[in-house]
Amino acid sequence: MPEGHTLHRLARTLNRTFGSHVVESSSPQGRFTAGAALVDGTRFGRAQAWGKHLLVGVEGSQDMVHVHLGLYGKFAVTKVDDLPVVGQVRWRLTRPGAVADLRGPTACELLAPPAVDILLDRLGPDPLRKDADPDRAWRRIHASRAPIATLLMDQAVIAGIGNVYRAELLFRHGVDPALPGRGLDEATWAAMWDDIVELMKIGVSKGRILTVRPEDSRGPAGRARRGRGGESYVYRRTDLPCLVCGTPVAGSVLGGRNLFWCPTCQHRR
DNA sequence: GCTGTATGCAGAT
DNA sequence: TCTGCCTACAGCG
Repeated sequence: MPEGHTLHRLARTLNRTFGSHVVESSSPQGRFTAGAALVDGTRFGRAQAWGKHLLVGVEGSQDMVHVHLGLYGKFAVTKVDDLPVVGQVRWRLTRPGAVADLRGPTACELLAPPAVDILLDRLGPDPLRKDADPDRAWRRIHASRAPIATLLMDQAVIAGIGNVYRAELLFRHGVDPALPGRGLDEATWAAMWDDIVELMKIGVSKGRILTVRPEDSRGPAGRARRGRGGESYVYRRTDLPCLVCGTPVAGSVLGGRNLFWCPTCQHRR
């Protein structure tokens, strides 16, 4: 699930797996040949996540490898000595005992320092980073007429939230997705920020998006959606009863992305 | 086996 | 607002 928690978990896994090791690096698919060659035979640099972006340092170079998984990219780390190449592997990292295969990313490229700065400058605060400043996000939200649902998905406002966390966060705080940013109360925002920090930390540790409070997951109104992605109040539960009030969950498309909410529970400002 | 769909985003229109 | 990227899986027959 490539929302922010996936990238932070991935950075952790890569650092634990390859940290301090000299790695072999290649691009079996052939679309990252030069970048992979630069990394090949070097000691693995530290991997760091910023929102949905992953940056990996390269020993002996100022450049960094930038990876963005997009909608269906996957970076699979397997504890084996050898693994046949299956499908289109953009980037493969190996050391004795471990293989990491990157497939289907939106971006896998070398970035020079100025390009890294440009990338990071256009990201809002990331709830999973200790240095994140929620006031930066608040100032953008408070000044905007755009719907809060749109703002939460804007990586320049907050970095790392995706469609699942957006839907679930709005539900957990009873906020109408259509509410303009400027209509949101500061106290509500403060509570939402604290909540998303905790929810995404759970996402990192469990490797899944879990947002349903235990007391709601087996309520009389229905069952939380359970899937590969986790468990949800409203995400992908269109027409199923709201876990809290029983009203059928609503679904629509906003800015080309699916949106889910409970018309009864979500009226807060 | 085929079809539809997806947690994202850039670039064209 | 629409299209393309490029992968995996659920659901269907």
